[in-house]
Amino acid sequence: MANNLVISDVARVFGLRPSAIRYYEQIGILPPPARRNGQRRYEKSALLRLAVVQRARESGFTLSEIRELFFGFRPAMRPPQRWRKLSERKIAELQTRMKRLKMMETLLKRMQDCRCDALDECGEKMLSRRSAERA
Amino acid sequence: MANNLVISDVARVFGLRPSAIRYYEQIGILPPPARRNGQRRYEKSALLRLAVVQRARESGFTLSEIRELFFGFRPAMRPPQRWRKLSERKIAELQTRMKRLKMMETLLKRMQDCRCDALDECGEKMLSRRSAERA
DNA sequence: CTACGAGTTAAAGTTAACTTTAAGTCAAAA
DNA sequence: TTTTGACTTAAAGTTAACTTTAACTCGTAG
Repeated sequence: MANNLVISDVARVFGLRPSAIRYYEQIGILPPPARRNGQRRYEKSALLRLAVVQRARESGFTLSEIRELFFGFRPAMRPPQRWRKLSERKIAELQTRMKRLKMMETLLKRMQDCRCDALDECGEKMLSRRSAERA
Repeated sequence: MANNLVISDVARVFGLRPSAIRYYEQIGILPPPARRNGQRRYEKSALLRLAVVQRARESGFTLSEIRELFFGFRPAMRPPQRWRKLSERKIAELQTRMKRLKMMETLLKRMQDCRCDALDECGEKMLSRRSAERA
């Protein structure tokens, strides 16, 4: 089976550089893989983990948040309660972020329609309509 | 009128430190305000601009993207076409980001329900259901 | 008058997330 | 057998977005 991917393969699959993968290992986000002649050989589990890491990164998690996520999940405070707490918090954060993005989108769209010739004027309008937005 | 806010006031209003505001000025995101005895005095327009900056920051724009936004808007390539192009691009980016956040939210929720005791296993499930997600 | 608090500057320091570099190992091709 | 190309390491460098520091200037309270 394909338990023999070298670092450059993994890097290509995920659009990362090998150095990034070594870095993830170094900071404990990726477990140290087996070696052949001193070279890292990755198997499926590493790819799965990287996939999760990648998605979390894309949605704005920092690497230490991601590490928290992994560690919170693993050492098993009996049932993964710590994990549950953590992910609840992260979900709330995601929802906040989504709201912000939505607001910024509205803001940009509104500015496209406007004929102000200075952005500040535009800002004024937005701020005045802002309360309506929140409700 | 209140054309007399000093830097610490502005900082407090926006939850920033004075140094951050000076920094914004330095990199050209905030115009240099009038001075009294050498001290910066901010008026409404500065607050409006800062409000826009803040919101853009919150939704993940970098400071140089924000500067682009301001500059694209101002020097008026006749009708603000450059601005329009730019903000269209930014809106698309926002939409991508929103999708990613949504996916990560789904991922976290799914992991909460799961009884795997390693995150990697969980990842496996997610990856297999991933195609369904995209469609 | 002098001491205080809040402002000013330029320049150096900080953190995250990597990348780059320098120096070395190793297996396979020429 | 030498060269090549991909790997290895530790350590230094990079970029963004600020913060901190050091040295200085004000106006005002005592």
